Formats: sequence, structure tokens, C-alpha cells
Amino acid sequence: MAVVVFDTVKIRATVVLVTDRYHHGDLRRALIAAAVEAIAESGPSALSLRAVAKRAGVSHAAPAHHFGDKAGLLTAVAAEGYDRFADALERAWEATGDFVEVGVAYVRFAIDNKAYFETMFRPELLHEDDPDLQRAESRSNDALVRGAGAQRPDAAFNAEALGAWSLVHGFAGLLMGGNFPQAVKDDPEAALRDIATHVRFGKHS
Amino acid sequence: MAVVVFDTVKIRATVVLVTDRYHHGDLRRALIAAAVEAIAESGPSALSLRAVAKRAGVSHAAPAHHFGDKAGLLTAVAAEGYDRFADALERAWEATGDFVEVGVAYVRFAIDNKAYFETMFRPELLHEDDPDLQRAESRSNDALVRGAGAQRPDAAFNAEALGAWSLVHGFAGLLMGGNFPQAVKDDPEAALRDIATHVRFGKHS
DNA sequence: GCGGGAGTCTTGACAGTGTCAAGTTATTCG
DNA sequence: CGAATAACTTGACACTGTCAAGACTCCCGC
Repeated sequence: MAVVVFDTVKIRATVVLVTDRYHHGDLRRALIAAAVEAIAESGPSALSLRAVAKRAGVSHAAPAHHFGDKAGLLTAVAAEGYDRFADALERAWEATGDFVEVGVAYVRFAIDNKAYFETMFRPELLHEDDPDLQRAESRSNDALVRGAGAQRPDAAFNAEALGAWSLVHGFAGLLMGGNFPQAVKDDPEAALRDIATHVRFGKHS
Repeated sequence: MAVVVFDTVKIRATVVLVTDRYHHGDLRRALIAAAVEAIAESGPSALSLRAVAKRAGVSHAAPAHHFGDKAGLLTAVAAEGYDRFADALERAWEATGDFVEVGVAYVRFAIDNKAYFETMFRPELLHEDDPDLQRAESRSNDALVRGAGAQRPDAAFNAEALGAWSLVHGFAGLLMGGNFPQAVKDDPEAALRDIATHVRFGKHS
């Protein structure tokens, strides 16, 4: 209805003042980002939909509209987390070909992306049947299994891969739970590499 | 004050009619028990003080009176969990002297005492500075380190012990998060023992 | 160019939550 | 026996997730 002059103005508004438009543009992504921020500050179980909405500058019910649920929002966060996680693991494997380095990348991801990591491994807060989540999750599993040195894809979960996965996952969990002594907290990567030199996988009598 | 006869009557009352007395007798313990039940059903982060109160048959504010906080109640649960955990690990070590069996006991505790275990390793829900919690926690650590085969008590956290702890803890966490394949879920102990035969700790070049 | 329908978001309400202050009831001890 | 202390209840407050209903805006077919 308005003239062309107004239209260009409006276009500028879409770019610069995205926040005060009725249709946000990409509110879904903005909400996920806000959720990640909030989770980083006080953990996934303390997440409040209303606080996320306030952070994104929208009404209190907007998150529920996009994600259905509080669990829905957390599921979206977890799915994005698994995707980034898979990327990180794949990069580490392709760059080094060293399975220890995949483990290091695993732990580094947990440290650098605490919010994502904490959300990913809390199934009781998520919609585990969500297709996006499952897809991203199995991407991570594939990347991990390849890194863990499983010879054939069909022997995906042999004892060695399972053990390596457990070790790295447990290390990350204990580290972030504050259960480790100070020396380990100060330089977790070095500690993990140290452990790697003291552990050998393979058949033993 | 009262005669002996009345004293015996009173004792019976404390035992039988505990629930409808104004002073409950041992409400603290009853609340912890109720909390453990509730946690077993839907996890520690979904715990509701009011639901716990209802379960124990007391008013909605009674839990807060005893534990100060929701986190206070969870802390009490975690402390009791760590004590039972330490017991289990010590028993396993004393009975077998085998450090693999301590690992098996670790995982078995996680399975059999899901509610306690899930609460114990969720620091953001607890009062980490609580003295009772810290005491019970270090009891567990001691039992674990002894089982993990650290030679001298002062070298408490060497790489081997750290690795073994990480492996077992990660195994338990992944298992209970449902991240493992069905075969492992069906008989976790066997899977862990299998892993143990494929992993060797000790210095390597 | 212009409805009209399909999203996108807001508003308002509801039951349930944790926490606090004040009140009520029991116990303990001088 | 009476007063002080502890155990528990009652009532209130602000906050939470969820839902239904409404307001707004975009886009597609005419």
C-alpha cells in the first residue's frame, strides 16, 4: 500500500531494527541463541521460557509457540549441539588421523561449549524421539566410532570403542562436575593426554 | 515426670501412629525417603518440594523448614547417596581385592540406586559447600582411589586411577542416559567386564 | 491490486512452584 | 508448673509452564 520510498525505508528496518518488527524474521534461531546464553549461566534444568523470551525481547509465550514445549526448546538446543559436536569430532579426525586427538576434541568441546554439552546428555529434559535430535545424535555417534578406531562400520560398538568412549565421556563429565583435583582442572587436555599414554586398548589375556 | 507405664505407651505411639502426630518423630528421614521415591520416578531436576510434602503427609512448607532449600533437600539425598556408595565400593574391594570388581560395583550402584546416583553428580542442584556432603563425598573418593589401585595414598590421583575412574563413570553415565546399544543395556556388567579385558593400565611408551 | 487464509506473535488466564513471615502446637528443661 | 525452644502449619507472594483467544502481517490466487 505505501509508496516505494517507504518500502526502501522498510527494508532498512528489516536489517537494522529486526527486533521491533511484529514478525521477527528468524525468531527461532534467536530463541535458541538466547537459551544457550541462559543455559551457560545457570544450567539447562534452571532454564525458564519466560526468561528466554525476555532476553530475546518477545512475549512470554513466543517460545512455546515455536517449540511447543520447554523440552522442545531444549531439544532444539541439544540437536544443534550434536551437530556442532559431530563437526568438531570430524575435523579432529580428518586433521590428525589420531584417535587420541578425537578424544581431546571431545573434551575440548565439553569445555568450550558447556551449555550445549550439558543439554545434550540430559535425556530426561528432552524429547528423545525428535527426528532432528536423532539425526544429529547419530551423526555424532558415527564421527565418534570412526575416531575410536572401529575397523568395520558394522562392528560399530566393540569393546575397545565402548571403553574409549566411556573414558572420554566420563573424563569430561567428572571434569565439568568439579570432581577432579586442581591440577587436572588447570590443564585438562594435558591430563587427558597423560592418561592416554597410560592406557592401552586391545585384546589381553 | 510421667510414670513408667505411660512411657511405654508413649513409645508404642511413636512407633505405630507416627504419621498423625503433630511432631512427626523423624520427619527428616521420611522426607528424604519420599524425595528418593519421587526422584526415582522423574529425576532430580523435576523434584517438587510440595509433592514430597504430600507424599510424606505433611504441610507444603515442612520440607523447607528442615532443609532450608530445595537444594538443601537434594544435598541431603546426595550425601546419603555418597555414603551408601562408599559402603558399596568398600565392600567390593574388601570382598574381592580386585579393582575390576570395584568398577563393577560402581556401575551396579548406578543401576540399583538410580535416584541417588543421578542426584550425586548434579552439582548445580546441590549446596556443594555442605559439610555433610563433602564428608560423604570424600569417603567415596577414598574408597574409589583405594580400589583404583593407587600405590601410595599421597599419589592419590595418578593417571591410571584417573583413567579408570573416568572409564567407569562414563560407562555408568552413558548407560543410564540410554546412549548404549541394546546388547550393552541387557547385561551391563558383562559388557564392562568385557571392556576390562580389552583395556590395560600402566606406563607405555 | 486485492481479498482471504495461513502463519507469527501477543494477551490474558490458570494451576502449580519455591520461599518467606507469622501463627499454632508440642516438647523440654529449669 | 510455666516458659523457652523446637516442629510444623497457614497464608501469602512472585514466579513458572501451558493453553485458548485475539491481534497483526505476510503471501498466494484471483
